[in-house]
Amino acid sequence: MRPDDIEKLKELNIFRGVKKSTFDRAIAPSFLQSFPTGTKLLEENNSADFLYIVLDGLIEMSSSSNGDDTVIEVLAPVNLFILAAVLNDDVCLQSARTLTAARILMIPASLIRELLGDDQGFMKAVVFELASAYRRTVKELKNQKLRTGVERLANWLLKEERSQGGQRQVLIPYEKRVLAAYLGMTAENLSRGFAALSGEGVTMKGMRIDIADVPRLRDFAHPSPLVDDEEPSMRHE
Amino acid sequence: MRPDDIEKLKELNIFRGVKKSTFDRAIAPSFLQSFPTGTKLLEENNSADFLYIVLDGLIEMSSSSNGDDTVIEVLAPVNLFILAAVLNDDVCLQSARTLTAARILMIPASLIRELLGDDQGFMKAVVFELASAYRRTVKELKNQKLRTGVERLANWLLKEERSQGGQRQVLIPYEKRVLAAYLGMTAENLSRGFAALSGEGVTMKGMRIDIADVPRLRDFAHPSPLVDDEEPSMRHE
DNA sequence: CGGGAGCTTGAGCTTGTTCAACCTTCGTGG
DNA sequence: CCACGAAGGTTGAACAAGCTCAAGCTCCCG
Repeated sequence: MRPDDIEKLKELNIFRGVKKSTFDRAIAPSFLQSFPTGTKLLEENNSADFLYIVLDGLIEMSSSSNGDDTVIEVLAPVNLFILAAVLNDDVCLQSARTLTAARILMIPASLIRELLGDDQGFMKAVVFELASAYRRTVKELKNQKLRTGVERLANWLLKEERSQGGQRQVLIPYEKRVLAAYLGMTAENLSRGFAALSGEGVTMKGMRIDIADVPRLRDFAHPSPLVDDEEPSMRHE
Repeated sequence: MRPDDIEKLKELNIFRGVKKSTFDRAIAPSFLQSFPTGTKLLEENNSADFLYIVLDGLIEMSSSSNGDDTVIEVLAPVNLFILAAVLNDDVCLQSARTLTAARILMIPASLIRELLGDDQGFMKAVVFELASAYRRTVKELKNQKLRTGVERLANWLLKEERSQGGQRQVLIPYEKRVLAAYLGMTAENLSRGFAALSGEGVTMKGMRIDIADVPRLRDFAHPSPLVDDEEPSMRHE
């Protein structure tokens, strides 16, 4: 493990305020693995044997039910996944797949549960991680139930524009079909969504989106801190 | 507070395995209040000053965004709400309103945060409560993204039939418009949904639904443990 | 240069919403 | 005790949003 990996890990909520010994115990027996694009890391309904931490690359969390499938979330570094399943010692509700080449730290689930009892600081960090994951998901549920497809797209663009540096442009970091599934629409409908937003000063060339007038798009999208995630998914790039 | 209230409280995940002193400290300074039907308990975007525990009655958790609004969840006894906001010392993401007369225990938020540090058993109980709340919400998100309105209705009927005793009938416990908003559809569309399910042996008279053939409805609905909540919302009636 | 994957476009259809009218139920006041 | 009004629920018709299928386009990569 590289020294800057250690630094990255320490940025995680889950390791904030934990004892050094806990941190060392957590990473000692863990696997740091590199995966190529498109690797299936987890299948929903399987048991959660590891806690996964994304150090590099993008991970798609998805789900399917009788034929249809959808993307629940796309994770950028540094983030973790299937913490709740690990704690409950239960099956995963989501599948995971790499969208780019990725480096991932895998910590044995039993170790996580063990450390929980040994370090109160760690447990407290887990409480806050879970509480914010819960709130993030409630917001996503509101996003889906209260907005149309085009509105979700507009708000996604605003969030990405901000997290990509506020240069009035967005580079879509993965396939548009993945974005479509995340936004709860078909790939076709996403295309039409972009076309519809051209009326609000949004232009697209390939994977690059330009937003001529951010306040105008904001006026269309009605973003709200009670629906949109505060922190962008790409915190550390 | 009545003795059977104490018993009810001890059924809560959040008080499982906590020290007796923690339990006593939690309920000593707390308010047990009765509210009539339709009382607004919380407004979204306000700070979370108390943890709420439902001892009797039904509570609607809802949310609105530019004009439109929706129901996120309906809580039956014994359940708690806005735990995540209390822990993060953040604003509520949801409004709360009584759907029936209700008795509610209100524990000061600062006390909850204090007890978290004092009793490791309590913190562990909070971890599991948050983990299952998170998983419940992910399932609800999948329910919304992967199913049509009629499918959500059919699966809701199956879940209620089971939790109401498996007598092949369901009594809708609140206004149909509330159910419609919870299921993510309009009241009109819910009516049409019931009409559509008459083809699957579902008949409605007022608030009472009869399900002639449960396996047949199940065959239509395709329920799944990865989407539908394991434990029914009305655990203790 | 050719092939393939991803993306876009169009047409037709399904699903869901809106708006308005009507129906039922229930509580209230004359 | 009946009449009335209000609120919840249902129904119908028109409309909007979203999906499917099929064809065509673009771009990348061999």
